[in-house]
Amino acid sequence: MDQLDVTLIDLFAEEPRVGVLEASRRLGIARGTVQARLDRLAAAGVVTGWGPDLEPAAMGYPVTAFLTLEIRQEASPTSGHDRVADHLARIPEVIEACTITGAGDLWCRVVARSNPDLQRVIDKVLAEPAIVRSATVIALATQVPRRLRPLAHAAVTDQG
Amino acid sequence: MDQLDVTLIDLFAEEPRVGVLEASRRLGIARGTVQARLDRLAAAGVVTGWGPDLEPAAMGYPVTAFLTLEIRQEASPTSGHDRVADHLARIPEVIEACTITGAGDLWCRVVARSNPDLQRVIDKVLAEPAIVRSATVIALATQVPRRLRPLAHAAVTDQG
DNA sequence: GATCAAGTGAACAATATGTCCACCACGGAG
DNA sequence: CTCCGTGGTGGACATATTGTTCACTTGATC
Repeated sequence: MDQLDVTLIDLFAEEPRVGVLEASRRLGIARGTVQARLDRLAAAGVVTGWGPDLEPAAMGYPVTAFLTLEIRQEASPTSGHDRVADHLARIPEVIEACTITGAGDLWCRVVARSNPDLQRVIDKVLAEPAIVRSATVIALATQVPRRLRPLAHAAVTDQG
Repeated sequence: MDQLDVTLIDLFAEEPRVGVLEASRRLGIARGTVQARLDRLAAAGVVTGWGPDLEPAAMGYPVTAFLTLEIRQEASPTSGHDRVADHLARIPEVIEACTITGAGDLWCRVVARSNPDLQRVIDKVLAEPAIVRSATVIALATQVPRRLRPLAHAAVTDQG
């Protein structure tokens, strides 16, 4: 992961249509180098995919909310966390979920078609009896859109 | 946005190397149709890009945390939110940020090289004087990895 | 019945890909 | 000091893909 890798990532992020050959021309390096770098980034797990980036709002889900769930900790046939994770994974409106420190046990991001529709989504989430409490926060305006490239720059600038 | 669009998105998400031609063969449709669909999805804003997906952990930032910030609401030269958003945008470790309902004013996701390093990142965030209070929650284990394709399926199945 | 958006199948030149190769430069290990 | 191994270069080749345009067929809408 060096400066060239980051430049490469930037180039492909900004102009996905450029091929390997065009990229090599733009950066003034050999085509084989570009291919090798991309392979290496993928092998290192830095680049995990090249899939299309989807926008929930454009798909009809403009409302985003964050749920903090509290899970029943008692002994149960299966672990409470596993059960809940399984449950959440079956709900398409749940975009991501993870366990967290602090008051809540589980954090998850959900989307909905509208504010009323958010109630439907929350109800789906709360259908799992292992969830004993939940708190909802609605996302209003995006201040910093999801972005990882600045981090890539920092990763090579600060250290390597 | 219909079933074919979703199938197309799935195909490209799973095998990014397949070209337009190969995709048309796999799905048994004309090449022109694939191209037109992809153009349409991009024009509709459903597909916002084809950039490489980056993994912060693989770049040396395995720690993820969520910060809830409270912003000073008093009158100021520029709006408090704008100032803070600007400040956050300059910090590469800030992956995303948005305003929220509820107790806090601003929510943001940050990453760090380690737990001690998280302190450094938080200090950077809190350097902005318009932030009057903050709460930190550390993400432990990912239960549902970020995913939008199930949502795409739901979008066409439930309605259209 | 007319019209429009969308899909098909085909064609073309231009370009990119996958995959070899030999060769050079550098840094670390011995 | 010399011997690799890794990474980069530049070139070659056949094959496959792209961008683009065309004429024709649908199916739904008005």
